[in-house]
Amino acid sequence: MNNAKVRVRFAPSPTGPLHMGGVRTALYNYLFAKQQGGDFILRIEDTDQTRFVPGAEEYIIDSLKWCGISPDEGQGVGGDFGPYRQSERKAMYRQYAQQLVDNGHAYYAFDTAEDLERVRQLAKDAGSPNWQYNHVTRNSMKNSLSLSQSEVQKRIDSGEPYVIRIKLNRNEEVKFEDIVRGWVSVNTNNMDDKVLFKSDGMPTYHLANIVDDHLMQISHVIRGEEWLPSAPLHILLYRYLGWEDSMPQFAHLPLLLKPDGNGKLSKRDGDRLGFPVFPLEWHNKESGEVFSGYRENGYFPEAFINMLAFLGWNPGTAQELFSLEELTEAFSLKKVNKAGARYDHDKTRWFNQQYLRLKSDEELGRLLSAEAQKAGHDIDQAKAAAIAALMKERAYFIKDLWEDSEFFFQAPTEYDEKTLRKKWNQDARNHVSQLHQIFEMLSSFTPEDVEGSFKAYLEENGLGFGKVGPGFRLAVTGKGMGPSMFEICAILGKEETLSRLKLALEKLP
RNA sequence: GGCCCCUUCGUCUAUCGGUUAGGACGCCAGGUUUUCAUCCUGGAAAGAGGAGUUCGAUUCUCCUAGGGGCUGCCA
Repeated sequence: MNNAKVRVRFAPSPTGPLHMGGVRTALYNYLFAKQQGGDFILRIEDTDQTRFVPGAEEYIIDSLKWCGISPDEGQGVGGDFGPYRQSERKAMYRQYAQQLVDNGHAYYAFDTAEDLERVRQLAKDAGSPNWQYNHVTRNSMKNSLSLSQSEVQKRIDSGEPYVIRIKLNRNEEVKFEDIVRGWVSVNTNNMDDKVLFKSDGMPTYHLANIVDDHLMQISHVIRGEEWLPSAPLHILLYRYLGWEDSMPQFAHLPLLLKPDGNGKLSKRDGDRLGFPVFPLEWHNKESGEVFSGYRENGYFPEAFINMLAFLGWNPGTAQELFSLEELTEAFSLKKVNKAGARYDHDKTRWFNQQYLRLKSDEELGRLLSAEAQKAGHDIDQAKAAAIAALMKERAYFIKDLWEDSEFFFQAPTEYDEKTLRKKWNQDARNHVSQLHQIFEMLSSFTPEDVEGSFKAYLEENGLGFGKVGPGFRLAVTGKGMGPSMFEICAILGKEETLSRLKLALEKLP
């Protein structure tokens, strides 16, 4: 597999929404593929029919699309190696399991789920929590190694359900070189005879992923660390199937950890700690539960992707802001860290703030006016862009931009209580009243005009900014803080500014 | 319990044997700002512990501890 084209796959199971750890795996696959001029393939691993969740596959496709890491080939896209849903490839797997049986690398096993449950429990009661179906125990189980050939045939002919298990040699060292971890070695004595083919006629993940990766000519398997323990099993399968020469290279990624406490990030952590763990909002139809999504929480996909890229990888330079194209160029599996990365929500917010600032005033204006429209306000684009320009420094999200600038769209209906209490008094009333008169005489209402006349007023009366400013702001915006009042007044216009000063004099004590 | 993987500031991380151990987020202080935010400057903050190799270890090896993953006819 040295000179072959790079082909990588992201192979989620449609058992629910794809969480951010899965998205990161997809991202690293995508980045690697694009950088190497290869293909990024989406394969749906739905071999467990009991865990199928309606809508999950669509969710996966939509999520990748939102992130901008759409597959070149695979489910929802098509390609020459389909079908890309394992349930639709069902007929292909049987022959490979059979091949393994014929070669003596696998065997039939007739033990029922209850049988297995019983021996496991027995072992546990005897103080060994780790019963394995392996070279020492398999002779006492019901399988084609312990039973006579005629007995086996009889059971099969009578339609008795069976599984096919891999037959591991005892005391064999299985080694492979992982791109991120280096050499990893496991002895078969510590592995068990995993089921390859289930009694329902479907392969398990272990068989299916090897067969499909081989058939789809996958060059690199980039997946989460939770797969590391079964990688040796997969190596053996390639070997026993005769595919070792074209075996893909492996890269096991560090896990995403909970921000607090221990363990890997799970779907419950989000609501518990107040951040989304899913890219898109997900509605659980059975329970009615809703899991929040980054998209719905106002995150830009660029920020989300950038944040994810840095959880487990970094370019080794001081640059932190990377577009998808830049990530593609800079990414390297060799620079992926080995240790799990704890998710940091503050950093995610920071990334979003950075991306918000990177956007042009025009674009922010468009996004802002879309928010305003939802609230029933129409506004022209030039004005929206001007407002965005003035307000963007203090926003992390578009919704901040909207909430902070709502006063541009309508006169205050209420006034900041604290400022009212501390800064509004008879003097303030007089100043606002005076400002009304002064502004009324202005023929031009640019920020400079407003500032000039305001400062002239201060000077004539020997006043400091702090004496007049807060009351002025309160009267016009209803708030105790914000950007330059002169800019605000200019955007509002003379008429609106005067009307608000007047309104305040009427409404405030 | 067994097996495998991992271990630098609170968090994400840089360092490919010799550095005042660097950056970012967050935090704190000061400055700019009428205010808030931004911005600028500064600060606190780390090599889990113990052996060994070496002239010299954060870096290499081993042990211990801690963390994580796996241990299903789930993926």
